[in-house]
Amino acid sequence: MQKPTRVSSYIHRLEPEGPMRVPGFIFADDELLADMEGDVFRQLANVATLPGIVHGALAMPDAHLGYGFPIGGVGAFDPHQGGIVSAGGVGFDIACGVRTLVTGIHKDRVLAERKTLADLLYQNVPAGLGTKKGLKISGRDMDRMLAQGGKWAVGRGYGTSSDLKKTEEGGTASGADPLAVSDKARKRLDRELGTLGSGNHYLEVQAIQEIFDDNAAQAFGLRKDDVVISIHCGSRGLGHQVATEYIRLMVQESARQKIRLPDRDLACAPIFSDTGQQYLGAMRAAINCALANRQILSHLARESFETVFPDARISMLYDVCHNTCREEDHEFQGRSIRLFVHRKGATRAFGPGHPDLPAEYVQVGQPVLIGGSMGTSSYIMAGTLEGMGISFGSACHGAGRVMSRKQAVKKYPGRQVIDHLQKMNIEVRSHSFKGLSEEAPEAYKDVSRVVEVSHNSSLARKVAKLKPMICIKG
DNA sequence: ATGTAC
Repeated sequence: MQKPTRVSSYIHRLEPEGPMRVPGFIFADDELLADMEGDVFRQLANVATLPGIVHGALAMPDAHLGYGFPIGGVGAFDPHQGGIVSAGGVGFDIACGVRTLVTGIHKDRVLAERKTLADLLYQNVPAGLGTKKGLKISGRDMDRMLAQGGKWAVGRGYGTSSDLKKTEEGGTASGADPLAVSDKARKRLDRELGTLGSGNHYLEVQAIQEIFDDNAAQAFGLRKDDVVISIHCGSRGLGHQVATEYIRLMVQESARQKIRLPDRDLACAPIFSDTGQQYLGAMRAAINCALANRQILSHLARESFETVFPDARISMLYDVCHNTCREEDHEFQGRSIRLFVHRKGATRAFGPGHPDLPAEYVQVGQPVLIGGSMGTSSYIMAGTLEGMGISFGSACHGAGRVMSRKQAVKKYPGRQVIDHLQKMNIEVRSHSFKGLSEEAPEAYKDVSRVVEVSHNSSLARKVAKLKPMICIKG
């Protein structure tokens, strides 16, 4: 296995060898790099062989083993150079992501009411594996939801149109093709829309513990000791089913197109192919499903919060997706080209001046929401101009696992995790002891180190640190 | 991550 060479303290390079078309670039310090040895190096080298890849296969500081592409992997493809789209390169939970809402309420007031608030959120926000407490949706209404995403949810009374302005693409992924989403995928969403799910998904009430960048914090509406709400969830069973079905189709398409795959899990289709176009249409519909889901959950969280604090004015900071392939213009070798950027377990992080940013954020860059593991800090960062050049405007998405779910269940009993969190003054409500075990903080990398490396390598810059107060888990 | 399966 090839070892990367050091470009700088935080950037390492895998030379293109054999079938690799481009280098691999790894954003990490020595300790995070050591975590990636083997699995991530190999997967990155594999991604670098795919047709039409531009510049390099990238690993963010939180990268770890994934299906085909590493989680924390970024790859951009030029459709005019035979570029491909890969369902495994987007991931199973399509458009899983984080949204943060600002409440304007001081942490001491929440501290005094935290048990009441935790109970209310737990009661009002459906969560857990296979929950059937979400919306009934089918037929043409389903089509509209898949076509319009967050906009559909706001039209149904969940939240306000000002929420949409603070969501990527205004809350609606364009180019969605609801017809490319199978009946089976639709059925899996039955009574699941407006539910949190399980695994690493959560709803947290967090206090702003530290501000690193006053200017950006002001633009983002963040004040030290104020409370925010963060929601981490995705497209539920629908996105999972879309991924499953298109991976199968892409295995066949790759063979038809005679694309040499170093790993079957990298199955893909040329962007300019029927399979590629159908997947993109279905994936965008699944993005809309995730955006609608987070919009509904925001509304439920808002209602609960305002029941306890009627004077709260809860507004959107931003909503970022973690698992997507997006069509974007990027400067490359002195000209602007249209690329299809896969971000799998990676966050879009557009720098200052980008035309897609809401007016309030244009000067400071896109809010980049970094979810910590349970009980640990989360961070708010901002996109940078440098990041546009080195990572197609992408950054890390969270801590990243270091231990498998199975190992974690063995090592950390759920009861022990609850006790641990309570000692840290975190009010936790969960539907599953096993889920708590799987998500034990010790099973994850140190999010602060991941954020530090992201900052030092200019992928994004630190704006604020968040400390959890209440955690609702599936 | 996910109706722990074709």
